[in-house]
Amino acid sequence: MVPSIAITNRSLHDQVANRVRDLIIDGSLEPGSRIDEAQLIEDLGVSRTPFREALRTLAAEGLVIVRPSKGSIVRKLTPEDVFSMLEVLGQLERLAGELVCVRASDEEIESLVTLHERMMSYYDDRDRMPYYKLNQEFHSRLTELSKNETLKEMQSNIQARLKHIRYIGSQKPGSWDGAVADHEEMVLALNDRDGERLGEAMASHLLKTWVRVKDSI
Amino acid sequence: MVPSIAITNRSLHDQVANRVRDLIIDGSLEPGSRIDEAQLIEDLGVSRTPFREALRTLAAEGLVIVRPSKGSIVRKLTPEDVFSMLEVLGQLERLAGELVCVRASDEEIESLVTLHERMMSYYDDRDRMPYYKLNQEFHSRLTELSKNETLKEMQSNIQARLKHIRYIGSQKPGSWDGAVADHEEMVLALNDRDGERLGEAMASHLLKTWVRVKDSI
DNA sequence: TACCTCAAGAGTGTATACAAAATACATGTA
DNA sequence: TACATGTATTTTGTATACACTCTTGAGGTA
Repeated sequence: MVPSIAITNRSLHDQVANRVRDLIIDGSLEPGSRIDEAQLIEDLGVSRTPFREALRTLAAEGLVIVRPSKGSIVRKLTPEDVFSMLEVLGQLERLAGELVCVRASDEEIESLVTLHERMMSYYDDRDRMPYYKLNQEFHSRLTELSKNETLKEMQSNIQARLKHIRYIGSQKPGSWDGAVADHEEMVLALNDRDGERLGEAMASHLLKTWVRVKDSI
Repeated sequence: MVPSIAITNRSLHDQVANRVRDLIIDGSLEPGSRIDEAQLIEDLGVSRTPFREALRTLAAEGLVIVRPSKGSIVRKLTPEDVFSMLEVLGQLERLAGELVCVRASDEEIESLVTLHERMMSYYDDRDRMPYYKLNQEFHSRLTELSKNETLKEMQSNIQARLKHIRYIGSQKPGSWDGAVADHEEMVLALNDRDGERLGEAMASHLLKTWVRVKDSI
């Protein structure tokens, strides 16, 4: 009933998977590096069984590569990987944009606009980290409001795979202005419930993201 | 070097995951039913460790649901699940259609057309099962030729999730003619390398698939 | 009868032990 | 020195044992 109890009730497997996911995203585990099982189970204080189950989960999610009898490594994305992910993510969010204009309530659309405005105030302050976090949330929430569970799931998965490099990218100066302009366009389309325009804005935003992140790979 | 050796070299985990996947697709394991760990490890002749790792993989793929301390069940798709999957699959294959027209070689396009013609000959004979298999292969191969690995991966995943109900659906009479007409349109667009038209045909084909399969759920 | 309570059994989660494979390294040879 | 070979060490894969949690159902109570 109390959330914290629900969390501690989750299986060790899930907790381990989440912990390792975080280590990958923040770069504690470097892309391409071997995952030292002995070291990590020591750090996390669990035995090999739940740890290895967690690795299988992460492998299915595409964050880790398990090489039979040769250990696991953190997946290192090639530029081609990243491009293909952004291309697909763009297409998924295009659909999300179209659907959200049809399926979301006025209140839900309003909540997205509010989110956008909070982002903009961080932009005005040039406060990158909270902007980065709200940006992720905006895309997640918009996809959620498309009311398509599968779409949400696929979008989350790709976002998770890209999180590390976008996290890196968000720390150094880039063409931030362009991204903000894209978002302004999205909100205009959203207010008009113009699905086609919003979808187009989402897709082209993610294609431009490629230009912004490709140098940090 | 020899493929069969590579296969036997795969970890038990992978073999188990593949076996169970097949059992789910052909319906030996009924959707919604509990997965009897003891029974299955007996049948497959493995111990619990690799079996449970396989379950985690299948869970991440969305074929199985693991309920902590309460055992695993074969995921049973609701009509909403299926609709959302077809909506996303349609959008993914729309992209595949657009890309294949740009990125595939003449030979590759030709191979798709050949595949289509083989399908048609099974259609003429009203031979459902081989038609069904070639149909899956056509969509898989077309997506593969879009030369986007992520797109291929996501398409395969959704296709796997839907495989069981489409397998069921393929066994009973339906509006087969409509599906064939859709495919004829795809091949016309493909021959013209008209990406937009092909993409549109793919997407609308999968939306119509919803109408065809929704009663078998 | 309807509803608790609390064993007993079954099933699930985790740790550990052992087996098999890969890697690292030392030794010998050309 | 460069390379091959065999052995020690480390790491990975799998089986099993034990602990814990759920489910079931018998017995008791209102």
